[in-house]
Amino acid sequence: MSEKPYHHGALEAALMDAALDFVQTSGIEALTLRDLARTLGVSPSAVYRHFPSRDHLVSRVSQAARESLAHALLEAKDAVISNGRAKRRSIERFEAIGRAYVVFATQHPSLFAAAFALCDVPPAAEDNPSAWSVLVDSVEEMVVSQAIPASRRADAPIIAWAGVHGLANILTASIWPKGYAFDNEIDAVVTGISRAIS
Amino acid sequence: MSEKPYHHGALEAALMDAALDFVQTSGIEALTLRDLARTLGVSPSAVYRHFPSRDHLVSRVSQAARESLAHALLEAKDAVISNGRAKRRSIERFEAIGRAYVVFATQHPSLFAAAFALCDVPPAAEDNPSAWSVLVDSVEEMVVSQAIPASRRADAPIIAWAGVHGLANILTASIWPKGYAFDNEIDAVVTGISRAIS
DNA sequence: CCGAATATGTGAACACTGTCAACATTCATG
DNA sequence: CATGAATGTTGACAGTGTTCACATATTCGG
Repeated sequence: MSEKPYHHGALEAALMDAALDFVQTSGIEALTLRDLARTLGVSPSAVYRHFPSRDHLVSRVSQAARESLAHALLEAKDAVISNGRAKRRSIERFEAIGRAYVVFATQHPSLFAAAFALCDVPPAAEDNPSAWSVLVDSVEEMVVSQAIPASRRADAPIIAWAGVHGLANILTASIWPKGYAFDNEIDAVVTGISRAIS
Repeated sequence: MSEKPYHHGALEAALMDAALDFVQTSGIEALTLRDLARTLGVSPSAVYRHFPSRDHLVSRVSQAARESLAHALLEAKDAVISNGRAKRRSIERFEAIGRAYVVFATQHPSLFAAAFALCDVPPAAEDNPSAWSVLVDSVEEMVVSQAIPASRRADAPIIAWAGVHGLANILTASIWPKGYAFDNEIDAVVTGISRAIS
C-alpha cells in the first residue's frame, strides 16, 4: 500500500487542486491534460474518468475562480469598519467591494483571467455566491440607506461592474498605454463610479 | 502561369487577410497555421517565410484589430452633428465615442477579443491611431470647451476607458448574470461615465 | 462470504498542431 | 547570363486532446 496503489483515491479533487495551482502560475491556456496527469503520477486517459473533456475541466476551474473572487469581495465588504451612520457606511462598503475586485485581479491575474475565460461548456450551476449578487446587494443597501436615489437601483450595478471589470482587465492584460504612468487608477475609477451612481 | 505558380506573390498580405477573416468568424484561439496555409493553397512551412511564429502572426492580427477599433471610434466621433455650442458638442462627441466602443465590441466580438488578447510577442510599433489617444483627445476637447473641469483631465480617460471596456467585455464574454435582462446597458454606462467625469 | 457489476486506471493508438532542417524553385541584380 | 537572395515544399519531430480495448480495484446483492 505504500508504493503506488492502482487507484488514486481522490483523483477528481487532486485534479482540481493541481489545475488551480497550475493556472495561477502559468495561465489557463497553458493548462495541459497530460501535464496535469504527469504531475499526479497518473496516465492521461485517467482524467477522462472524471471530466468528459479538457473544456469541462477548464469550466470547473473557471467557476472555482469566480467563486474565489466573490469570496474576496464579501471579505472586503465585511472588513469595513465605519463609525458613520448607515448612509456613509453603505457607501464605504460599496467602494470596498469595488477596490477588492480590482485588487483581486492584480494580485491573481491568471485566476482573474480564468474566471471570465469564455469556454464552450456552460457552467453546471450558478456560482454561489457570485460577484454580481454581492454587487447588487451592496447597491440595494445604499438605496435603503438613501445613499443613492432609488431611481439608480436598476443601472447602478451594471455601471459599477463595468467600471471595475474594465479597469481590472486593463491592468491585467498589459495593455496600459505607455506614457501614462498613473498609480491611483483604482481610486480614480472607484470614486468615479460613486459619482456616477449618486 | 494560370495554374499554380511556385511563388504566391503576396503571401504575407494574403495571410493577414485570411487570418482576419478567420478570426472574425471563429475566434483567434481557433486560428491555425495549417488551416491558414490550406485555405491559401500553400504548405504550412511557407508561413514561416513571413512570420517567425504563430504568436507573431497573432500579434499582427491583434494590432490590426486595435486599429480597426480606433478607426470606428474616429468615424463615430466625426459623424456627430450637433447644433449646440462647443460645450455641448464636445460632450456629444465624447459619448459617441463611448457608444461606438461598445457597439464595435458587440458587432465584432471575436475581433474585439483579438484586439486585447494578450500574446507573448510585443507589438512592433504603437498603433496609429489608438483608441486610447482618441479618448484622450476627446477629453481634452471637453476640458477646452469647459464641459468638464480641468481637474478631471488626468483621470477622465481612464474612468471612461474602464467603463466602456468593462461593458464591452461583459457583453461579449457571455457572462451576463441571468435574470437581469436589460437593453439599455450602453446608455446607462455612457451617461454614467459622463456624470462621473463632470 | 463470494461473485458479479461497476468504478477507476493503463497502454497504445489516431489525427491534429507548431516548428524546423534540407531541398527546390523563382526572382533580382551584378 | 550567372549567382545569391527570396520564397515555397517535403518530411520529419515532439507534443496535444481523445478514444478504445484492456486491467485492476471497489461495492453490493445473494
